[in-house]
Amino acid sequence: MVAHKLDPIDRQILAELQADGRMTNVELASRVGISAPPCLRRVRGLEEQGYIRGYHADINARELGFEVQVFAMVRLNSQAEADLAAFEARCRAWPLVRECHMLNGEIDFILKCVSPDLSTFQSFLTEELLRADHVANVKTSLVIRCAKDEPGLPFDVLEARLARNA
Amino acid sequence: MVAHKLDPIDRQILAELQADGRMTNVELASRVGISAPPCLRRVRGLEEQGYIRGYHADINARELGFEVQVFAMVRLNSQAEADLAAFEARCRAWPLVRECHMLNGEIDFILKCVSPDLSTFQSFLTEELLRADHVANVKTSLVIRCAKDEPGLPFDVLEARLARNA
DNA sequence: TCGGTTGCGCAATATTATTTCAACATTGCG
DNA sequence: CGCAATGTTGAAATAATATTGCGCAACCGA
Repeated sequence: MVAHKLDPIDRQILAELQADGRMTNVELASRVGISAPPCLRRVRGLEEQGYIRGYHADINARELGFEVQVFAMVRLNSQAEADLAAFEARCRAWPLVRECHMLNGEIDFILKCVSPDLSTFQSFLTEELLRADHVANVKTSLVIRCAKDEPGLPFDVLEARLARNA
Repeated sequence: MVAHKLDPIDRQILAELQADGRMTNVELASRVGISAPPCLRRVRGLEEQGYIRGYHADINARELGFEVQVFAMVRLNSQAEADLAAFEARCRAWPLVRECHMLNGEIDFILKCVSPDLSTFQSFLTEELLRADHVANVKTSLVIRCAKDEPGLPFDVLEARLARNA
């Protein structure tokens, strides 16, 4: 467990900004029970220390025209670090790939991809992904529907754990 | 393709707020080339029409004490809609499960989970997930490292596509 | 051409962010 | 204990921003 330099107010700030990243500092301060100036200083500190990576609008992909989401399970025929890193670099350059995680077990990587339509994804799959160096095998699964997609972390779990360790 | 009611300025607003959700309206207006009041009206409109679902701080899970991320591939022994829906409801209630997507193919669901440590996840796996109704099979993969995790959508792909269809 | 509609920007006002500063904790140590 | 050193707080003042109201121009369909 990470040595926490965060007090309960900091954690509450993180939880509130995770739930509503555009909340005004005044509103935030009143919710966490301190005045605006120290609240703003804490937020700046959390940003600088890297607890807060950034703030993003959560945009409705389907409404915007990204009708297809796909998970791609990728196996490489080499697990040499240079080859793994090269594949990751390719993923970072592909706009349709939004996430790329290296996994343990049979599968080397899982990619979350978006696409305006199926044919665009098929082109990407056959012309880019399957042709990338050391790609041995790709299994793709279309997302039929999304039951849950909660950005962020369960702060209640964190608090429960900290209480237990106290 | 969705019939777009969005003009280029709207799309640029979405792209900017996706990149920085805490940008001031004044800054946003100057970037998209209109004055502040109409810019704010557009943002409100995009929120009300559901293009913007919300704004969230992106928080560093590892720093905060969530050291474990896991993808769980779940198969059920029934694909009746009632059973699928019941499983989705369970997922929504589990705080460690942050995402739950129904897939086509062999796997019925993929879950993205976070946990403070491995033992917490193991408990969740054996006592909750594996015991849930109609769960036939669960394959889990630990995330070793994350090469890319870009919240949101590739607006450049969207613009290219709109240009092609114009 | 003519209403009706839409979206713009200006200007005024209400809120909010940010800085400054003095007072109040908290910590470490003699 | 008690006293520096350090860090954190909140009130007040100021700068910046959000929000509203309104008049104007462009566009559109009869």
